[in-house]
Amino acid sequence: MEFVLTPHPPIHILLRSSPVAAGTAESRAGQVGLGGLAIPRGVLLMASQSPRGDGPYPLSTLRHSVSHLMASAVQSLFPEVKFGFGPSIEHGFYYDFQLSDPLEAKDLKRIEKEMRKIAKRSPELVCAEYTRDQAKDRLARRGQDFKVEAVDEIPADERITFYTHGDWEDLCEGPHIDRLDRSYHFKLQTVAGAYWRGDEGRPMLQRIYGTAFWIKEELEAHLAWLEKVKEQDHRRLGTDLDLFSLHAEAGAGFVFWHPRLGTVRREMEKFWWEEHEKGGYEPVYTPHVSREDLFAISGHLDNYADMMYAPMAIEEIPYRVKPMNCPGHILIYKNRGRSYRELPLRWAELGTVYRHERSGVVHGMMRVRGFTQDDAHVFCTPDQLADEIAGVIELVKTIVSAFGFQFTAYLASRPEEKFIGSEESWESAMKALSKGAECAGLALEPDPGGGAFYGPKIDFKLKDALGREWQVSTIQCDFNLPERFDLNYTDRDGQQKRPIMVHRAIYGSLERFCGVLIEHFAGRFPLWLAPTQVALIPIREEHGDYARELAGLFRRSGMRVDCMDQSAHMNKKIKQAKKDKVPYLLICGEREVAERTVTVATRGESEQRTVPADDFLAAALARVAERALSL
RNA sequence: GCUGCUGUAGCUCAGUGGUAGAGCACUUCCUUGGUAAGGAAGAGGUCAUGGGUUCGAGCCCCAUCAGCAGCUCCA
Repeated sequence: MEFVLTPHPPIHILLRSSPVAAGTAESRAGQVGLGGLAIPRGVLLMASQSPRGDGPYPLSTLRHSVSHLMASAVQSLFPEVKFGFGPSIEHGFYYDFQLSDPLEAKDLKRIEKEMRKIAKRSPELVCAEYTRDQAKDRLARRGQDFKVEAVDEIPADERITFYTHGDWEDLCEGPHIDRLDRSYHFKLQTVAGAYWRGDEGRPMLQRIYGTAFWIKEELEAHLAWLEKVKEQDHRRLGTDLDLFSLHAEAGAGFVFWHPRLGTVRREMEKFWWEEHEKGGYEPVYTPHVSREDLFAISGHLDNYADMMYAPMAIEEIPYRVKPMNCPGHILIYKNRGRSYRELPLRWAELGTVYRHERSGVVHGMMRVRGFTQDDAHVFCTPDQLADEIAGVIELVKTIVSAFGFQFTAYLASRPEEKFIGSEESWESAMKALSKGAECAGLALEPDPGGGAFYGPKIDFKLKDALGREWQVSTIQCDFNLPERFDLNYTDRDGQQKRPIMVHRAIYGSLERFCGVLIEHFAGRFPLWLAPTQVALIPIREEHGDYARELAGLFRRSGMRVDCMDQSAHMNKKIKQAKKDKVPYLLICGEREVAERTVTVATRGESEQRTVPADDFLAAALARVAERALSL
């Protein structure tokens, strides 16, 4: 298996005074080292055998304490500051501040300097308990409005504690390290805006992110990792490898697929259709533009008008660009009467949809305004529902794991506000999803309130190079659209009954999945996906005929070949082919011509081997046929 | 949408109010080469766009567009 994601460097979890004694190294690390947050993909966690085991507290405690240190430094530099929250997070910590002036990069340097100054005085971190009124009084006297509000939200049965060092005091439940001059290493990283309490309607504070480690080398390794991961960013690779582009002239959030990525996508689609045909799906195609009424019936207009592109009037009738494919599939279903004998119907479409995402959220290929869903709808009877869901889960597993991905699955329940349909229908849909997952042996994380407005769903998420999660696959149970569109089938007993719809996507969006894929492979696509699979490199011009002959043979066999027969130095050709991350470079010189062989330089390997050209071709074709991930 | 930052050649970036720069990539010529930079010459930019200040703007101000980090949101 080739190198995939750049793994996060090892972190020594220091457990000496850890309150948690039992469990595996990994679970302990998850609890005490990373604050109970998800362990990022590729992070290797080890119990402590640190050569400098002088850190008697978990990293999350250290980082939380360093966030206090930072806040006290900000207070001493900007006395008018008001404080928000300042927790430890997955890779570090942050603290939110309200200040009259924006913080800049150079302020971070000043703050770091002040932090070292304060730590040098060796202040102890002292905990004190207060009553609710005392606490509010202490905070109100210092004008800490946000903190006063925070006191109000502490449940009645919880202790209210403050942590103090020097002249700094903060409402905080702890725990903390004992003294701030302990040996550790920190760095302030970025400043960004964040709403107070995560609420768009409330003031925006300035958030400083930073990180801290007990061991200097680990801090350095972490920072080096962040740099390294940038090279895997799909936007960077998209430019370097000539995969895709975005254009101000076209508008934000619209992806232009270049030929090389077009090739990758076509292979993804081929694979997808193969698996869907095996799974009993049939292709459908629906228009990109429909009368607005269609989306009024579906409820999209009520719930998502602000994210739909504005109507266009054609002969005075308003039309909309489709934000979803389901109403189109429903029209096909409704086109004639349906019998129970036909169900389940599984209809699939690579349907391109347009949604006006808010300007701040578009991100490379991951979050865009026009994208192709690998959409399908299953129309089935209530009896068939759990089996259908289990079947979709199996298909998700087959397709997603073919790319070497591991996913996390979430069960998303009814949203608190925007939803349609009865409570009973939501409940039975939740049950069907749980049951389907159980049949397929899929573990589900809860996602309360995360459902679609028309029904609950199972979402599958993948991580990008930085460990940020992106939703790809989704399975959505829908009792509501069949109701709204008055869908029916004639059952065995002659009665008209309501079918259930399952909406599902596996890649989710071709754009997003491909973006995650680029990062996952760091641009080194497996053979079956690689835009160029083989580069033929003749050593001298006189070997060009042989290279061209092989190129023709390989192409006729279905391989994607770059025959580099220009009159350039072979060093240059090799450099070019390696830059393009071509899986196999085939060198053709005097010996190879004479023996009808090729010398194969495999991507990621230093060893080369000389093999008969026909043998190489047969082996490569076999690897493509099995969609192997390794070369 | 919000807060902050950014926008100079295909890419990476210099350029603090007075004639637009470098490296790599590209083109041509020379080099006929056995595994990641052979040599020379050349071409390439309304300094994101639109206003403003100024004798003069890549540089200062305003707006718009786009990008980046984060927050919020994501059928």
